[in-house]
Amino acid sequence: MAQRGRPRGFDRDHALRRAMELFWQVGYEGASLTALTTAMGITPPSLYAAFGDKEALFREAVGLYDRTEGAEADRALWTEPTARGAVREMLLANVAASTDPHKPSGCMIVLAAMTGPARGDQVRAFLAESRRTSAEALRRRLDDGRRSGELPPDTDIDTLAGFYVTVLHGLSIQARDGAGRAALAAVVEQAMRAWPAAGHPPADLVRAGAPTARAGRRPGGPSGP
Amino acid sequence: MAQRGRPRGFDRDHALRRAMELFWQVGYEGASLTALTTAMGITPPSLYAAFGDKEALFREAVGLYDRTEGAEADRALWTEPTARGAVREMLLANVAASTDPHKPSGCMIVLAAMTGPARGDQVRAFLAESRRTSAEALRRRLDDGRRSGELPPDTDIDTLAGFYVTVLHGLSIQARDGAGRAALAAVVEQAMRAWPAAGHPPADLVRAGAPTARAGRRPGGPSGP
DNA sequence: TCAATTCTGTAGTGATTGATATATAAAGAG
DNA sequence: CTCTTTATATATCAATCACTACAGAATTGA
Repeated sequence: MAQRGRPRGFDRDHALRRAMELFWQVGYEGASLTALTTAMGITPPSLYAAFGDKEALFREAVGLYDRTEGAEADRALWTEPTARGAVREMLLANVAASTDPHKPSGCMIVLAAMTGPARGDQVRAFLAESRRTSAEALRRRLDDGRRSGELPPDTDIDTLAGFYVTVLHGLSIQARDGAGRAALAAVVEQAMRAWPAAGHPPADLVRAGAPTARAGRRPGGPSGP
Repeated sequence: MAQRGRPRGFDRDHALRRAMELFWQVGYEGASLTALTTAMGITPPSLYAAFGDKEALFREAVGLYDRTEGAEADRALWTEPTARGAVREMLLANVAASTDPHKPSGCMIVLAAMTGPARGDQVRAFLAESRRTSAEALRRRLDDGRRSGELPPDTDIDTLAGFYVTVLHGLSIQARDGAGRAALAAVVEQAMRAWPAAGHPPADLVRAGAPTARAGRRPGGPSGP
């Protein structure tokens, strides 16, 4: 049967990518329907038929952002052999994604909707939840490091995770304020100097390819900022 | 002569404070004239007669924020005897101002206008300039510490300043996401563990009340986030 | 070909935006 | 008192907001 009526006259994925770039640049409230339809090269009825409404389009754009710009940071968190290396590479991947000269600077999840009128509550909560999820992923990676012996058993995992999430989010502000890739990479290296003094890392685990047995089982989850 | 015509029927300072709190909570674009006039307890013509327009009101609100919420952080930067103590107290003062249960969370300078439509360019540039100024103040304080011998002569001041400004800005995101005062204070202590290994601090200078001879001459400057 | 279905462009919807015209009220100056 | 000056409240302005009614166009199934 295939599709019945008149076929869509535009590339949905391409249009979604344009919408993502606009939301990334000017935020959710800052992207008007006029600006969106112009950027996407379609008319309002086409947008609503294909995506629902502005909020649904935004959520799809965030999903695309996660799968593209945020993928590398998420991957680094669970492929690096050590927790320290995972955090470092995650932060550096975020810097790389936040300082591409051909794309908006900073992380969309952090910048697109921090404040706004009461009617945008759900959108802000959606992004906040995405940030919370990636913060929890970071915390779990650190906890793996603690249990593997890389971090001392008495390490305050919540505080350490909170610190690196704070740096992660701060990097987006710095990037939007014009900081370059080299400068922010140096900031990441500086942040790694706050890493706790070595615990008793079992050399076999630290040098193993996977941080713990659980690593391979959690490939997904919103990558976040 | 005094004032000629009908006297103003409201307290201008009080109204400005209400406007500041609303801008702080929902941002520049998020605060509609209706919401502003309701919060300030005045009508639109009174607002425009007293403050000019929305953008001028916002700039005055930012000035009030600097003089009140940001004052303690700015003061700490130039009264603490050591650069390390100055940075630490500045960050802790920011945490305190960002986690008052009776006020909006996070720093207004960071949160009120990170993204938005093209027409808000000047407002965002105004806040970005405020952030740049406070970042430069932090850099100068670190440079003082380097020249006093507290920090090693080869310390990368720009990177160290960039790191602590990144933490400073990240704290506002964390606070707006619901992080509490104790958690963020612990994050600050964690950030201080990235402080460079001691240089050759001349004990007389480190214990002196002022960081350097220049300290007393720069009391002001926008306090920033 | 004809009917059914889906998409597209034009042109608009009511609601809300920041900002004001107008008339009146309240003060000092003379 | 009158005149001038400034502030206030009502009622609105044009522009923009997210969104959609409508009719025509383009496809499939019969």
